[in-house]
Amino acid sequence: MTKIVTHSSEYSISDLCKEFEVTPRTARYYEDIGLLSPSRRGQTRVYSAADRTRLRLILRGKRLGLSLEDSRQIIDMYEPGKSNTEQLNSLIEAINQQREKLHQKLDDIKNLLEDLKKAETDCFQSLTNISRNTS
Amino acid sequence: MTKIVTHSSEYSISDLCKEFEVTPRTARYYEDIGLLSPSRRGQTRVYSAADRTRLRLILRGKRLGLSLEDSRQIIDMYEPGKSNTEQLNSLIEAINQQREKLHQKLDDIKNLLEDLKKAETDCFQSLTNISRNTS
DNA sequence: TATTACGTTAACGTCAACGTCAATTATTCT
DNA sequence: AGAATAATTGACGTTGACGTTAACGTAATA
Repeated sequence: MTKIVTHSSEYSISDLCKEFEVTPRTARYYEDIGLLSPSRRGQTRVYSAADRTRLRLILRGKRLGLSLEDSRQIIDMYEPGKSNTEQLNSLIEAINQQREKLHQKLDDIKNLLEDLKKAETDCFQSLTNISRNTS
Repeated sequence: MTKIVTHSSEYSISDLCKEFEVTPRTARYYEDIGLLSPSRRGQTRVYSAADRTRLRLILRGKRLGLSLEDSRQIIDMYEPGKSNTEQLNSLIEAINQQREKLHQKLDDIKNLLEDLKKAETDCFQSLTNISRNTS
């Protein structure tokens, strides 16, 4: 583990990867496509708290079935950066689109949870039937 | 559109695909991997209401970022089929695993919605600032 | 009857998101 | 200093989920 002159909150690649259970390959890949941009101490990558946050957001996105491009879009929402009126408006539109997608997902999840409940009930039903027959 | 002697609720591949906005390739692929099994009239596939339901479930799964394998597992929950005690118990376990995943997703979505709300607020803030400066 | 329109199988192609070497270069530990 | 550990950059491989093209059969229609 490349020792880092830990100015409070800097992470080596292996630190970060262990924490989030991803491989270095993944972290480097995210850097390749511009989702992370750690600084360097010589050749070696040094991840900041901000990088850590971004990775957290990316992984949350993955759990939700978002593509990395979706996550990129969402992450960009956190840093309005140099934004003129036009950019801000399209950003707001993007936000609302994402919001709509999420509400669809919420519906889907609710329905699926209902289905699972029913399936479980049926299982228990079958189990008690079996125990009745074999007793 | 291959005419089907529509015994009430049978669908041609193009009917089904139009309804769900997928390509025939997709339907055939799902059949290849055993997610659908339409009957045949000669060579031609004939989809039943059950097939239609299964496809709906698959697509809902996709929206939630489930893999086709996850969806297969979930769909199997609807047909306990020839089930002994052991099978039923492992089914119940699978149900609970999926349930846990879904609750994780619910949390993720809630957080993301919160984030979006904040981002939107910031956008509006920036916009009113701009209009103040240019007035 | 000939032209569409729709259906089929088979096989290769593609794209995202990494996995898996290999060869090389720091860093850390003893 | 020397061994062990960790990091780096290529570059090719893999997997899931289809897209695409070819080559062909069948069925409705003008």
